[in-house]
Amino acid sequence: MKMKAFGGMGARIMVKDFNLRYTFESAQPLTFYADYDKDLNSISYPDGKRAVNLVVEELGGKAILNAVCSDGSDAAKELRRRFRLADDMRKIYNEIGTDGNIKNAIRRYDGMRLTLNGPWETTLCFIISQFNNVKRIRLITRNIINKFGGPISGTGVRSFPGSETLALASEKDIFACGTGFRARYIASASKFCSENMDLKKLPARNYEKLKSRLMEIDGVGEKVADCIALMGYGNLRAFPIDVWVKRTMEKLYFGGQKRKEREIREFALDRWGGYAGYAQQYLFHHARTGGYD
DNA sequence: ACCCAGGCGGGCG
DNA sequence: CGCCCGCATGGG
Repeated sequence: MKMKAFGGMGARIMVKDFNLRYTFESAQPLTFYADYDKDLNSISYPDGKRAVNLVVEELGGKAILNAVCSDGSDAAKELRRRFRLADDMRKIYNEIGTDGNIKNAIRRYDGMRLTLNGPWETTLCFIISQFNNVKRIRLITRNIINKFGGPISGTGVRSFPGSETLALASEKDIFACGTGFRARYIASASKFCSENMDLKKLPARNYEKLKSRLMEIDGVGEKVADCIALMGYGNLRAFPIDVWVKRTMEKLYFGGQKRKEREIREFALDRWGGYAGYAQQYLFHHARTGGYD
């Protein structure tokens, strides 16, 4: 629908193991700030100053991705980065498919991808996520974009406000977006990330160091830092433990007994190693959609 | 009405 | 350290 408005040369690439709907519904940052058209199997989203439109045709186990960037830049490159197309999903499924529990999730959501998002977008989305539910996270994120983002001409997409933009906003205006008690964190994190920390320069490959740096940000604790490491920096070792994952791990791997997050994290890293982040996303989404009830 | 949601920071022992 | 509590808000 918006393909025409975007104009310019697009990319058309064929990939295996790709399902846009599963990816979109699995509650990753992209899915909080993108528009999704279920009928067209298409999404539009902001990426910095440009907008991206993607239409996916799925046929016979393969998907054809048709994408356009509003500024005419390389759409294929954007897709490879954003949807981690270089990841060998068959290999990953083989590595994390250690038992029937997770194999069920893989079978059910075959083709669900981890996305790679901007570090700041990821940080803001997951600060919003704390003590919250997916529907409302989406609502609040949309409110912030509508209030503080700007139009990207000719696309119908609005940009995601940077930390420097939100740093100039009043806490009251941030609160008015429905952020509740998180308004203080968002105001503080915005100032910190625009003045005292360059998210783009953090050590993405060093999991421990990256995480401890991220936790210097107000409103970012263990869980949110893991989410940012995973979906904002592509650190696949990160294993975020939210209420769903905790419950599910205890149920499936600890005989229903309560465990400390530290123990669960060690178990996960030992079991799924460098792909623990993928295991987490499949467990999370399958659990949240009732697959382990 | 009550309970829960992709938790975190602060305070107390 | 570990544990416990309050927290804005909307939907089930």
